[in-house]
Amino acid sequence: MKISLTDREADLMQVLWDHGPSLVSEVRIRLADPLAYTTVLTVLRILESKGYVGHTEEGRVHRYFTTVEQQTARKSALRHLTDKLFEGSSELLMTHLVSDQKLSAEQVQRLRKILGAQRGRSKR
Amino acid sequence: MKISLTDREADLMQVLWDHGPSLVSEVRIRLADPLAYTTVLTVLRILESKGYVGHTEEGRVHRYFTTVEQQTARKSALRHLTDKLFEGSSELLMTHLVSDQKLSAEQVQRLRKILGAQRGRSKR
DNA sequence: CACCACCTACTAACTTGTTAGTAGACAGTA
DNA sequence: TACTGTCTACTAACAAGTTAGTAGGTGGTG
Repeated sequence: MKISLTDREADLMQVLWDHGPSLVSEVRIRLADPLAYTTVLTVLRILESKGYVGHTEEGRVHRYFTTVEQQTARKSALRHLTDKLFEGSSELLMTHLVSDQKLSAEQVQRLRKILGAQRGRSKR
Repeated sequence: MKISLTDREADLMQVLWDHGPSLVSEVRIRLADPLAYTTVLTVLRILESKGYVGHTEEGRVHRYFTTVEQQTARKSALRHLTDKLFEGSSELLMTHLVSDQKLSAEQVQRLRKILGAQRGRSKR
């Protein structure tokens, strides 16, 4: 499944992933940027039209919830970035990240553990 | 330095990074998607206005070249993705990638080597 | 009951991204 | 010299993204 979120959409999705089904007002107060109530509502409706969220009606309010997994969105975004800027190579991307002084010794440790467990399956 | 490229802009930048300073027509034929000559020119001019490319005049033609490193663009895009969808954590992103059956055994091998060399410096 | 607060629906305005057409300059060729 | 092809500059048109205002409904409170 291919998911593509704009920056703002990603902000809202994050809130929904983090806090579960929420009312517009709840999403709104969780956002880092101060947006008008109607702005939040508009973006939620766009997300719904794209099929990334749904909503239930509770009396007169709507409770929005995600219909796609965060995992899926991450995979999709990663795939897109890999294709656009890393010649489609996940390895290249990882190499870039690893050799970019972005990781602490502890993180490197943990990653080596993960790599140890991960023997590799497909060749993507 | 923060660089943000749209999808199409990334396509053109890729051509310039791969083939060096090029004429509009040269960029055009290198693109996977068939675009009108003027379309390519327009995007190049946008890239120039954003400061990502420059051009020299050779007689009546313009030769475009990148003014930012591919490395820089990659880092910037990675940072952005990390912030938007991976809680700002490079490690989380890497973990996702590693445990996602996207890498072959040989790739895992190579990455372990890189991790071996990389002892970790900052804690980003 | 009247008012206030809050909710959704609809509309709108502006920006950016994407694509391409038209116009006009110019160089080479028949 | 007239034509053809190629080049840049300018303009345009539409889609998508972003933000928010207005209208109209409803539930609770004084």
